[in-house]
Parts: sequence; C-alpha cells; structure tokens
Amino acid sequence: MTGSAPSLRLTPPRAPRQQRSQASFERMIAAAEELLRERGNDDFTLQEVGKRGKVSIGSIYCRFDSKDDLIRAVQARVLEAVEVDQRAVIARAEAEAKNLRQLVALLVEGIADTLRHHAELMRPMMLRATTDPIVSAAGKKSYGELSDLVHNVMLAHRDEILQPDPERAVHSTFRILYAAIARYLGFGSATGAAWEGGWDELKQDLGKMCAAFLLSAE
Amino acid sequence: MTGSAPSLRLTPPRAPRQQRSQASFERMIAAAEELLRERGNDDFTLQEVGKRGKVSIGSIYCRFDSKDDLIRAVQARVLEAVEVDQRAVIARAEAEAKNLRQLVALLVEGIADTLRHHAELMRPMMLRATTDPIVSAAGKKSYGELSDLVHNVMLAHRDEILQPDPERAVHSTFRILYAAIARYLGFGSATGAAWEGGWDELKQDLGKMCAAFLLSAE
Amino acid sequence: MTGSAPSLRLTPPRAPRQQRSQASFERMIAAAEELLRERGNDDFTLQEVGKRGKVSIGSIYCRFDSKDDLIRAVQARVLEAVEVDQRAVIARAEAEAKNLRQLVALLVEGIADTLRHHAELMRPMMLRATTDPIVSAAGKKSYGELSDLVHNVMLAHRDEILQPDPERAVHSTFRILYAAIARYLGFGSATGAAWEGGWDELKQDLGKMCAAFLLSAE
Amino acid sequence: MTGSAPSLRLTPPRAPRQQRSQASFERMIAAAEELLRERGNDDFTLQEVGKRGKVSIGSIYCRFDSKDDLIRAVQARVLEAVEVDQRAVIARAEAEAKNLRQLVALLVEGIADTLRHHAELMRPMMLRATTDPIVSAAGKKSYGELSDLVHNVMLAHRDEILQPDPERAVHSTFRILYAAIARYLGFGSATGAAWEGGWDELKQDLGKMCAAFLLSAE
DNA sequence: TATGAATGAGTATTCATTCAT
DNA sequence: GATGAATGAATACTCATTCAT
Repeated sequence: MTGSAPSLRLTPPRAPRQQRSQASFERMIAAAEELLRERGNDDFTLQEVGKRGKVSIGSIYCRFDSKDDLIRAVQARVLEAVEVDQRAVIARAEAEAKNLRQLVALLVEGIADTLRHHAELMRPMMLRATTDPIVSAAGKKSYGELSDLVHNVMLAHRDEILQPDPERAVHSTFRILYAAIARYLGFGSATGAAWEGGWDELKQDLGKMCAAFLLSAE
Repeated sequence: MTGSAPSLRLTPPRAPRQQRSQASFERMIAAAEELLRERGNDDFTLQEVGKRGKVSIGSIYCRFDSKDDLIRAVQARVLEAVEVDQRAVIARAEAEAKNLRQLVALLVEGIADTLRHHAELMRPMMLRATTDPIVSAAGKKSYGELSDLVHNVMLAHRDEILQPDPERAVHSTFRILYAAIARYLGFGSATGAAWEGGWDELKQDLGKMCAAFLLSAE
Repeated sequence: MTGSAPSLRLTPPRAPRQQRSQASFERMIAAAEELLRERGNDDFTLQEVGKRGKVSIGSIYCRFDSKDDLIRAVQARVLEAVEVDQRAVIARAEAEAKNLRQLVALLVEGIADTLRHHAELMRPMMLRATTDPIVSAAGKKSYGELSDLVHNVMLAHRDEILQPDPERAVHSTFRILYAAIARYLGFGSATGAAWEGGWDELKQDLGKMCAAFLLSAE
Repeated sequence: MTGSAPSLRLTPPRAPRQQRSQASFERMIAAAEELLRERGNDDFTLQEVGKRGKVSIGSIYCRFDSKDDLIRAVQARVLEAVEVDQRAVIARAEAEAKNLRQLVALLVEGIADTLRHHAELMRPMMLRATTDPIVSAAGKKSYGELSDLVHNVMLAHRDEILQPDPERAVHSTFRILYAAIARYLGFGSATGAAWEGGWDELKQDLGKMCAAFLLSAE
C-alpha cells in the first residue's frame, strides 16, 4: 500500500463491457467488501480477494489501478448507500415532525440508526481516511452534504429556536450529535469499541440534549 | 507489527539499573514519541527509532519485547500525563464553580484544552487502539476514570439537575461531550482532520448544550 | 519476453487475405515500430501496441506467435530498407568514384548516412540481438551481405591497394569502418550516446584512415 | 528493476564494519558478478544472488539500496580494474615504443587485450548503460580518461604526425580504434558476437590503419 | 549489556499469452 | 476472424526480530 494520489478524486473503475466481466467485477468488489467488513480494516491481501471472489489478480488490475483503488471503489459504494438512506431519513423526519423537539428526536434516531446499519463498513473507511486523502475528501464531502440537509430542515423551524444565533446553534448541534454517534459506533476506533452505555439511552439523551440546547435562550 | 498479546496488560518495561542505561532508555522512548507525533501513527521503523535515539536495535529489544511494547510504553506515559492534567482541571473546576452551569462550562473548557494539548500523541494512540487490545484496554480504563471523576463532581450538584435520572443524565453528558471534543481533535481520524468550525465556538456551545440538558426537565 | 526460438529463422507472419485485415496488420506493425523508435528498446506492452494501432491483442496473436515475433517482423522490414539503401549508395559510389581514395570516401559517407538515417530503429534492433538469436542471425546476414558488396567494389580497385593481402585489407577496412559508425550512432549503446566529437569529422577522418591504410604498403 | 536515479553518481555501498560482514559483503558482490558474467546481462533475481552468495535478501538490502545499486557496485569494480590495466598498458607502450608506428601498434594491442580480458563483464555493463544513466555516466568518464591518456602519449610524438591537425587526428584515431575493438568484443552486442574474422588480424590491421592515418599527410 | 549484521516471510504489481464470446 | 477479459507466474523490496560478536 503505497498511498500517493495524483488527483484527489475517486476515479471510477473501468467498467466492464461483457456480461462475464460484469459478474467477475461484482465478485471482486463483493469480496473486498466482505474482507473489509470482517477485518475491520484493509489488512488483507489481493490474493485473498482473488480467492474469495474467484477472480485472478490480473483481473483485479484490469479494473483497478491498485489495491487502494479497489478499496476506494468499495467505499464509494458505501458512502452512496449511506447518503441515500440519510436523505430518506431526513425527509421522513421533516414530514412527520410537528415541532422542533420532535424533529430533533427523529433526526437523531434516524441518523444514528442509519450509521449503525452501515457501521461495519464505515469503520474501516474512517480508518483509511487517516492515510488516504482521497477517502478523506470523499468522506468530508458526504459529511458536508448531510450537514447541509440537516441544517436546512432544522432551520425550517427557525422561529422555535431560542439560541441567539440559530445558524450557529444548528451547526454546533449537528457537529455534536454526529460526533457522539460516530464515536459510539467506533468510527475510527477499536473494532468492537462498544463504548459503555446503551445505544437507546444514548439516542434518547442525545436527542433531548440537542433539543434542550436549541430551545434554550442561554 | 503482528499484534496479539498474551495478557491484556501493559507489562512494564524492564527498567535499567545503571545510569548510562537509564539515559539510553529515555532516548529510545523519546525517539519513539517524536516519531509517533510526527507521523501521526506507528508507521516508522525501529531502525529510525534507533538512529534518532542513538540506541542500537539490540538495546531496544533489551528493554522491550517488541516494537508494540515500546509504543505501549510511550502511550502509557501519555495517558498518565493526560490523567494528571485532567485531575487538576477537574479539581479547579470544582473549586471555582458556583453552580452547575458554571461547572459544566469549566469542565468542558478544561477537558477540551487538556485533550487538545495532548492531541498529537492521543491521535496515534486512538489509532493503535483499533488493533492493539492492550492499548484499547488502557485507553478505556483511563477514559473510565475520567468519566468517574466528572460524574462525581457533577453529582455534587445533583439538586440542580432537573433530569429525572441524574446519574444517567450525567453519564450521557460526559459521553457526548467527550465524543464531540475527541472527534474535533481528530482522534482516530485524519491527521489534519480540522473539522469545519471553530474550536472556541465548539467549546462554548458544547458547554451550553450540556448545561441546557441537565437543567431541563424534559 | 521468454526468448527461445525453435528455428533460427525469421518465420514470415501469417499474411492476411482480406483487405480489412491487411489494414489492421499494417497498423499493428506500424504501432510496434513507433514504440520501438520512441522507447529505444522493446520495453512496451502489447496493450500499448493494441491501443496505438487500434487492434485487439487477439488480432496480434492471430498474426504473430508472440510479441517477439511481432518485433522481429518490424526488424525484418528495417533490415530490408537498410539493405536497399545501402545497395543504392554502393552503386552510386562505384559509379562516381574515379579512384580508390574517392571510392572509400564515398562509401564511408554513404554507409554512415544510411545507418544514421535508420539509427532509431537499428539501435533497438542491435539491443535485441543481444538476447534474440533470430534477430542476431538476421543482423549478421545483412551485415555479411553489405560486407560482400563493399568488398567487391573495393576489390575492383585491387591494383591500387598496396597492402600485401588486399582481400584481408579490404575485410579489415570494412569491419573497422562499420564499427566506428555503429558505435558513434550508439548501436547497442545508450540512447543518446552521442559520443564526443562531431559526425562530419568522424566521417572524414574515417575515410582518410581507410584510404591511408589501403594505399599504404606497410 | 525500476531504474530512476536521484543523483547521477555511483554512491558507494555502505561498507561493513565487522569481519563477518565483510565476508558476506564480498560474497554478495562476487555472486552478482558471477551471474552478470554468466548471463551476459542483469537478468537474474536477487534470490539467485542470495542463494549463490549464501546471503539473505535482507543482507543485500542492508548494503545496497536496490538491485540496481548492487549491480552498479560490481560495475564500478570492473571499471576500476580496467582502468588500472589500461594505465599499465599505456605506460609500458610509452616506455617501449621507439616511434609513433610502434607506439600505435603497442597501444592497439594493449588496449585490445585489456578490454578482451574484461569483456565478459564489460558487455553486460555496456548493455546496462543503455538504460541506467549512472552506469552510462561512469562508463563515459572512464572512457574519457582512457582517451586523455592515449591522447597524451600519442601527442608526445606530435612531430611524427603528418595530419594537418594532430589533435583532431589523434582524437579520431582513438575513437575509431576503441570502436573497432569494442564492437569485436560484442560490447553492447550479442553475447557470443564473435564477429567474423580473427582477433589478431584485427589488432594488426587496426594498428596499421591508425599508423597509416597519422603518418599520412592526406 | 550493547551492538548492528543477518534473516526471510510476506505482498503489490506487471504483462505475455490464452480463450470464451 | 476479431475481441478484450482473464490468467497467474514471477520479483523487488520491507522490516520486526534474532543472535554472534
């Protein structure tokens, strides 16, 4: 794993044309994903990917420029899946919430559950972001988009916010809620981090705390 | 770096008796610390440690069973330093605070600044906790102790807490505030994570949020 | 590139029958030639040949048994072109020269310029001759033919040669003049060999030296 | 073999301090030399070097930065040995020769025999010079020094030279004689080049030709 | 104790060649 | 015939650890 990234972009893999190719292409991505999930990091060899996905090493290099690139492809998929889920969750929260307190509760619950659902792949990704600037950039972009969405739905309830600077308050709220969830799920942390304390408890109190802050003038 | 550890304990290094030894012992720890700080992770060789600390590889193995053990020693030191600082910060907050709101603000500010001060070494440590169960255990223990201290000083203001279950509320509060700070400082994340938004802003709002939560009945 | 060849002969490529084939056949040869020229050696992949010549790998293998064979085909062409040029040069020298001294000057000049003209492809070919016995044999044959031609035109002036053994003198002369030119052009040497000293200077002095030798009794 | 050379200098290998080291150091150089000689080029693996020299791969990398560097070290030795021999040959020719004709004969004979003596290692070296700029530079430097020496001893007989420009004539003479010998020995050419014609015959005629040139006014 | 030379298993990557479509 | 996806052997290089001196 040499690192080094000419461009900071996640170059899309060379898509296969034939059907046979498509199949093996899928198998290699799936194998890499499995290994990433199982190991909790990128500590596996391409030999393993090849064996598991029943593809030759050469085939992998036919589609990707490097092991790093293969992993990035897996991660791009994860990020996309997460984004789709998050958008759905936010839309639903927006539709169902009658007031800010309820909205915040729904958002916290929804975002938390979504991240938890993808935690096994998010964890190795966060770890890689440490060294791979491309992954880091992709992760930040995704985070930024989520942040913006949440920002907007919360500010739709701007009149309920008692904090002197609602923009800033909303921003801080999101930062904190995301951090709490991410840490609980061990993003960038020990595999089975499972930090003390219950999951439901965290979600509830996190929701309350965010609401209390936004609804307080002090 | 093979990982795997017979016991989950941080075996203390074989302390040198002679003075000359003591010096070279210090140099090897210092060199490892420097490298850990500079690189942001354990991605350096023992050759480098030897060169920088002007010690031979053999000397290192004379004191430590493995590279992992050397790093653990560095990390034990860091943890200790952090704990000392945290205790001081908490003691001061306890002494100065006139009420819960003030206490929370002081704690957040103090804990945040302490962690920031040690961030450069905490980051690689959190990263290592991912794979090294010994480091992970040591980290959790330290976190647990800090958590207990904070718990206690906050519960000294139990009567001000309006949350139905003060124990739980305090517990959640600490989890969240720690998570927010740790994530901001990029623990377990990209080196120059530098998540958007200001540091002072975060500390202030985090303090307010925690206070708002504890002082709210809902 | 495994080398090894059953026969020491340059087996002719399977000539295509259809017109479309003919065209792609030309393209693959042309592409290989270009790459050979650009790289200065056979350090390119068949993928590159395919891409540049807009032919599939399979098509190449349809015409040639191996990468080596493709390259040999290019080289056979070069050799042929060189031979044609050399024959013309020799014929002209023979026709124009009034005496041996003049003949030698014209031959040196002509042979030198011809080789220089083809140097870019001769260089990689000489390099390949190092490992590929087929190329080596083809090269030697071509060299031998040129040698014979020069031999003959020079010996037509046998009466002017003062060396005791004119046959041998002519033979040595050709060997030396060819060697000097080839080395100057970096055949079998670094790409931009450009050994010190001027080209015209070399040609002149080489001519003079050969003449001086043949026209001397000692 | 990646090539690439930060500096154009032949960095000296890290010399070993201990005796045991010295021995294995010698063995790895010797093994590489043998292989270079046998193969006629650098087409051998480091595994082979290790096996033959009874050294581990790691030991080689302990002394050299790369396979290229190991080979360069062998080549530096060869070059040095050749230079020593050449200097001796030239000194003797200078001492023994009574006139220019004799000097030239002795020089040609001596230089030719010296190069022939080292031919087996000079050949792979010339081949490498094609791709490795460091080797190329070292080779040119050595060639230049030889050229200068020959230049000087020949010009000591300046009064015998009849060519209008003695400097240039001497220069051309050396270029040509070196080229003829090098080509005969297959430097940069096929392993067993053995170009047609005898060795003694070449040396004699080459000597005569050079003398005839220098001693001729035309 | 201290030294630093030696070890060698482990891995990403390349590319000529094959063969299913 | 033509295509280009798939194959997989081959190889330079790293680095924690050992151990002779």
